[in-house]
Amino acid sequence: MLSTHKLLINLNEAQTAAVTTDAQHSLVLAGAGSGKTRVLVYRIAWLLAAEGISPYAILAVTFTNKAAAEMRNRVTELLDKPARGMWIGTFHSIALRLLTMHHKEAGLPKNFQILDSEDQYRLIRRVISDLELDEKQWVPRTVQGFINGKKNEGIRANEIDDFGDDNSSTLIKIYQQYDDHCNRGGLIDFAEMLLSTHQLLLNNPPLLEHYQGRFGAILVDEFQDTNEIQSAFIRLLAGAKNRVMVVGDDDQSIYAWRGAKIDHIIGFKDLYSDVKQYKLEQNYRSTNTILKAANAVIKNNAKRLGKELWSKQIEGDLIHYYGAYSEYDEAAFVAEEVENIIDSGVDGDNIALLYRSNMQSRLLEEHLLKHNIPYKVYGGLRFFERMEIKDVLAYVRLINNRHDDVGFERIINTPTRGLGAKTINQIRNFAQINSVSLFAASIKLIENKVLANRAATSLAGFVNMIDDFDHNHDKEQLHPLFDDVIERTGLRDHYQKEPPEKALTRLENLDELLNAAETFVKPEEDDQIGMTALASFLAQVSLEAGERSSDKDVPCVQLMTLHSAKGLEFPYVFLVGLEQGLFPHQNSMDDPEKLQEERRLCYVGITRAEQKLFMTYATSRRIRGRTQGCAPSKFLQEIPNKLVDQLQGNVFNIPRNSMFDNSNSSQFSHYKPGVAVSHKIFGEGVVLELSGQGDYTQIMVEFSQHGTKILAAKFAKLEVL
DNA sequence: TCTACGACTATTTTT
DNA sequence: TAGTCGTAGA
Repeated sequence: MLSTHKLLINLNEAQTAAVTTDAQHSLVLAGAGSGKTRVLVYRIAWLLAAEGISPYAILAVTFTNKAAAEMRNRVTELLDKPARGMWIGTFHSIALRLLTMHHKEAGLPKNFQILDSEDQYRLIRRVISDLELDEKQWVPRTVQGFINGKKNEGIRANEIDDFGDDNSSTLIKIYQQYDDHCNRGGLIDFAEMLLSTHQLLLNNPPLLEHYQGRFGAILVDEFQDTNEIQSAFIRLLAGAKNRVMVVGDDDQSIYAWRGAKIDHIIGFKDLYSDVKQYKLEQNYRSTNTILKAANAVIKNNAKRLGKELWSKQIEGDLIHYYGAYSEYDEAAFVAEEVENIIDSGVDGDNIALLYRSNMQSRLLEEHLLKHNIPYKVYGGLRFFERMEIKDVLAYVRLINNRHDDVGFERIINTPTRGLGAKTINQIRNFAQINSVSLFAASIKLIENKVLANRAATSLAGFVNMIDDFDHNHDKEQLHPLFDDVIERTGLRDHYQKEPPEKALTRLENLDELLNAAETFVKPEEDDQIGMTALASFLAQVSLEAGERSSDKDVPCVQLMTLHSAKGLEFPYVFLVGLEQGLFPHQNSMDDPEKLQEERRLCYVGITRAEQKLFMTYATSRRIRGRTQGCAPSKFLQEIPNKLVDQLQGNVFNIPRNSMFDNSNSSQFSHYKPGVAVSHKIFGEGVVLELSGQGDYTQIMVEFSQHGTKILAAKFAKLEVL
């Protein structure tokens, strides 16, 4: 048994306080690199060892599979035995588990299927066209955003008020019809998983009571990323008695645009009683110079709980700025520096190139290629999202659940089997009129002999083939089934016919899929709740789209967006494209909330670096075929000069003291972000940020009555309260 | 059913 | 600029 004493040896004071808290609820504000996961893992061990809580009473929730896996591994490592009995998983995997176990109560068929974003998009387009609406006016992506947004807030179609507005009522109609479709086919999208689970518990008091009785200790990671429904789910399970510990960092909230609400972490204390708050501010990752820069940037955000990172580490190297002449110059500089670093004996995978948007990777790639530096780009299509994989899976899904219309639509004519638009429309019409699935409609249409001869034969062949697969295969033996599907449907031949380059990777991917089917081991939990290996595989595949099949073993320089870099760390980090309009992004510059999120993103980027940080910008850049002049990002100016070493390269050679004068207008220095001020006309408000210098200093103020205004500091005559 | 061409659009992305 | 997507026509 792990002794409690041994546990605490490895923790600092703040971590110990959090791990051993006796408050019913606790909020741990964990700065970047401050040992967030460590606290969660040790807390679990503490609950088991010191408080004698059963592993069955522990529920630990994360956002990504990666985080869940890491937590599970580290718990196993610390306890020196597998984390049995505990529920450690993502919101979605936990929801899915509850829905599978209680599908009857949730009103779902046993073999319900998950729709990923692409499936959802297709189905929404289907609905829009069924309603005879114009896609130009009802843009499927926008509608998808609307539906998911509402679901994330826990709102059903019938709960939305259209206020007599045609636009709203149409959106509601699409939402409703989309949900009808899902219900009919036993389909469930990502947002629905959470919403359904919440409703399942809410509508079944005995069930709720059971789980409330079970999970005495609930832990949530990355709490700043929770959306409305996730927060409600935790609140519901917490009930009156259970203990909740949430860990997060308000300064690293970068997903507001997809429904995450920073208010949940800020308002945690209001929602729960007996809350103790802990701050982890000692950073174990970066040099002091890097931390100072990070602190200096994030300080400009008004809406914060307030934290300041410090470390016992050395000051370290200055941060290098490089003002490039163009984006080519920037990429050339980065590639050259990377080469220098590698030449000094550092492995490439210790170096990360981080950018705001994916398109920026291309030039960097080109220049790395020129230098023969191996690299890996993260993001883009993942394994189970590839066309060929989704095609095979669509067949298998149909075998698993004949009513899966999304799967049906995908492969009814792939590979082509003479079932063109006409036949498919007939099937759709019949299905819609009779409220049955496309598969069921097909069978009826064949029986009724209303189809053209050729089409009828072909469709019957298709239907029989699916039935045949179903009858001739053991649902526990995946490899033979998948192999049979790939061959007999003609998919392999179909892809073989593509241009050689494409064909090769597609066939490789198919083999990789077969490999995955062969090596798949059904998780014990899935077995216990009676899932077939097939159902279990499909569920796992939907939840975990999978990293791209691993390439070579050479250490590669890591290229990724700032968003995907969250949670990672690298000795050497290049933040590129620090220009107004690119980062902060154009679409986020004028809205103070969005601008603050951009700044948090910058904070995330800076705090990824352990030893050495480069920040680069170009004074001109070609965007969408047009060359534009660019101003350096305001975030660069927020870092004090003394932390920075400006490298040569900028042909305009703008003197630092005019370019980066962040001694910022001493005459207005009392208007710091967060300071409460009063204006003659607009009343009281809070300073969000300052920009510009001297007499041209501008102040952005959020007034309680009049919203956000940007004022000239010289004339605004603001009074500090 | 396949190809070619024109129209359109352009952050961030996990589950 | 460049990539995606839908439609028209062979």
